[in-house]
Order: sequence, then C-alpha cells, then structure tokens
Amino acid sequence: MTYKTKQRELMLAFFESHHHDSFSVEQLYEQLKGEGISLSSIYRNLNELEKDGSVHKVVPQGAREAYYQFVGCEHCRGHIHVQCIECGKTVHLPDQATSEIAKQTKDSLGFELDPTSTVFYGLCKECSAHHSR
Amino acid sequence: MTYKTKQRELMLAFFESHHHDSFSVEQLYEQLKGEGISLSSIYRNLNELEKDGSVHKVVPQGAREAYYQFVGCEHCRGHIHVQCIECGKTVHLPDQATSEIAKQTKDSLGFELDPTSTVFYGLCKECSAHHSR
DNA sequence: CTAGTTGCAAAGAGTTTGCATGGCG
DNA sequence: CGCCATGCAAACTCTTTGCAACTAG
Repeated sequence: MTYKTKQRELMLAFFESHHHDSFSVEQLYEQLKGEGISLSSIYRNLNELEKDGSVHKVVPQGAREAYYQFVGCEHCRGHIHVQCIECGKTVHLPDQATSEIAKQTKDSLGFELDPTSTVFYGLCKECSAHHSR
Repeated sequence: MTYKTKQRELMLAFFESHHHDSFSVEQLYEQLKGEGISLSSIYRNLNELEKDGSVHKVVPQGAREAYYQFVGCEHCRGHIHVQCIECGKTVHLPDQATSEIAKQTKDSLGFELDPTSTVFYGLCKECSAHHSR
C-alpha cells in the first residue's frame, strides 16, 4: 500500500545525500524537475514524509514558505538537532549530552523529551566568535 | 516612532493574560474584534512583535496557519519553553536546568544556546502517564 | 486487474499590501 | 501638524485538490 515510484525515490535519494541542509519546495523542484517530477508530487510526498516523521517541516522566522529537512536516517534518530540562527548550519548533539538533557528535563518537570523533534537554536562556534569581536 | 494605539494595547493585554497559550490569528480576531480591531492590524502588529522577539511564531505539524505565543514578559526571558506535543501545554524549564543545558551545549559543540527561542517538544507528565497505561 | 501515484490546472487558505482615513504625540 | 497605524478590499503566494491518465505489485 505504498508504491515505490521513481519520484519518491528521487526525493529520498536527494535527502539522503543532504542530511543537514533544509530545502524549500522550490529548491527541491529546481534540483529534481530535470529528472521528471512535478510540483504536486513533491508536495504530496513531503506531506507523507512529514507524517511518518522522516522529515521536519520548519517555517523560518519571517519566511513565507516551509523548509524541509530529512531526519529519517540512522544518524538522526534519537539525536537533538542544533541549528545556528545565523548561518543555518545544523549539527547533532552527542549521545551523552542528549541523554543528560533528557534526564534533566524529566527530573525537573516530569517531561518526556522527544529528541528527534526538538531543535536547539543559537549561535554556532564560528558565528558566536564573529559576534564577540 | 511607535505610537501607542488602542489596537496594539489590546493585543498586548490579551497576551499578557495568556502567557502560556498560543493563538492563531483567527482566535485572536475572535477574542478581540469586539473591542475594535481589524484582521490586518492583528497581522501587522504580530509581525512587529515577532520581529522584536516578544512573540514566537510557530506552525504546528500539519497545521495551515501560524500560531503565536507571547514570550515578552519578564518570566519568559531567558527561559527555555517546554511544550507538550499532545495537549499543547507549555511550561518553563527551571533556571538551573536551563543553565546546565546551555553549558552542556556549549561544552560539547561550542554552541551558544539561545534559550528564549528554543522550544523543547515531548510529552508532559500527565500525557506520558496516559501513554504508558 | 486493482489500488496507489502522477501531472496538470483550477481552487483554496492564509497572509500581505495599496490607499485613503483617522489618531497619537 | 506630521507621521504612524488602521480598515477595507484587492492582490499574492504557497499549498492543496479533482480528475483523468498512468504504473507498481
């Protein structure tokens, strides 16, 4: 009940090779339309990927359109994503820090953190260095 | 160069008295139109509040419209917001946990966390209790 | 052969904007 | 008074949807 179509494979392949970037629908379309995929298929597949949790949909501050980031790979599962609000770069928080933070959240509020869907915002090492000069 | 208008005051007053809920434009309009405010003013003021950081704009998974939450009060400044993906309830992470988490992020990645703009997602105590039954 | 998927074009929803009017300072 | 903010309605943009053709299983 889920066919393996050329269009779906195209999108997955593209995402697999761009783990830590996020893309607007337009960007995806620009990259993939040459291979034969329509805008509506991109939208439809994106919605499914979002529903089963392998893609994060984010609407950046001030942006009109949504951006999508793939989090379906082994690497991403169970890791907190940390994103720089200046350069947009995203990295994973190491396992140990992730579980400690989950524990602190649990201990202080009884709150069960979902690492995969939360994103930390702030300044990466490079960007915060620029700021302090 | 920013006038104190009745409409702006209406919105601020409403937000002040609903710290930890978030509202769609439509909900705000329903609540406030009786007092004399137009849809476009709500949009325009919301955009300004977002720009100066006193309001978070969020587009929930699967939602069409944006939701806005006030984070401009003393209470919110410097605190990480923790939101339940099931019931939507939002609370603050205590000071100590917040600063420890910021430290861990800094130590492991050199990343300067911005507590005010990051939101933790997961299940609150009550909702995770329901799940484990 | 059946059911899911695609493309296209049209429809829809939420948000933004132009312009004249009104209100703050 | 000058400048900013408001209201209204029209304009826009991004996203969704209906339908017929197509394709995977």
